[in-house]
Amino acid sequence: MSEPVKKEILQRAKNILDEYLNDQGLRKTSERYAVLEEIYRLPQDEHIDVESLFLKMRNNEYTISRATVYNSIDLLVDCGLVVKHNFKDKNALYEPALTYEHHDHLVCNSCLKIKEFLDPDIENIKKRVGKSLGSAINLHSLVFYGDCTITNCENLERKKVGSEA
Amino acid sequence: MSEPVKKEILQRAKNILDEYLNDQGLRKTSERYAVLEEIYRLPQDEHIDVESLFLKMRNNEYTISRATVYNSIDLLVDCGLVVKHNFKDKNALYEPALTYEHHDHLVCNSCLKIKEFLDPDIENIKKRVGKSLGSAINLHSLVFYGDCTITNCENLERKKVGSEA
DNA sequence: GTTTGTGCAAAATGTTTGCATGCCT
DNA sequence: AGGCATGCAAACATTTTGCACAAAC
Repeated sequence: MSEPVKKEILQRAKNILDEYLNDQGLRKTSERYAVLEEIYRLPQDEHIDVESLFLKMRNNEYTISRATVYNSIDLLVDCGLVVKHNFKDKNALYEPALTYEHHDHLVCNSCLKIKEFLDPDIENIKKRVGKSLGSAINLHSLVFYGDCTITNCENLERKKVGSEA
Repeated sequence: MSEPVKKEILQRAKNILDEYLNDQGLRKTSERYAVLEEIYRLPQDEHIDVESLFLKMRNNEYTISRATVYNSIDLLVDCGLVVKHNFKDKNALYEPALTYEHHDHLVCNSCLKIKEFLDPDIENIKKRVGKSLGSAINLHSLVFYGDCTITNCENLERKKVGSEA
């Protein structure tokens, strides 16, 4: 939340990207770092899609093309610095991977707003299922869909979302 | 697996669709029943995308348009007879909803083969998170990714898959 | 007979690709 | 200097939309 922490995390991300580009023999273009920075500048709980990211950078007087945004984001996902989400009926959404502990998502059926949560018990399920099915599970995706019972959603006319994944 | 069971399930699905169309004042078109039947004819563990479904029906001498397939499938998802999956980087995939109990998926990182599992503890997490975030959670999606520790995967060269959803 | 649902094709949306230019090494 | 990465626009794939006709009520 505080600036210093985010700066520190961004620096760490840049170092990892440096290393990755070196290892892979890829070029250190300013665009790749710019996309990384833009994503790591996102407020907590916020995710961004390619088009928004593209427009945001353009509005910030940064010249970049859509194709490069797509390419750079793919690269950042490949090296583990950015996480890609495929929520139901939405464009791919991205968020920084280093910033927080792994969290899962609750999507509101009505307004589609996304909240994040962390429940340790998922790890127990993981262990149990991994043992039972003979798999070394190293990654999971958990999404809940529900109707707000506290907050009043603005656009309640939105259709209920179906299951995903 | 046995024919009688599948027929019985299809009949049950048709009845539910009947009721739904009545309740909503929608028309009982042959296309809607045909799409339902086609999806319920899928072998266990198999999912189908819109284009394949469209071509399949066309090849079976059934005249239908893409638009109608899209419309009918959406309707079937809305009334809970069909489940829609948005697996990472793939088109939407559909499967019958009545056939089996709700199951979650374990995807092998290497061969991408999918195993199904059911762990009751997910319901506890759901309750806990719903209470804590103020949401009446009615749906979830849980996908694990892991490396087989028992079975030998054939295509081990496949890239590790990222997170989904 | 009305009106909704369908078929078709065109449009919209999201993403990828091809090629000429520019910039990293 | 050489070659990879970029910018741009066209191509592509998937889904949505608009309109005339058909079929359900």
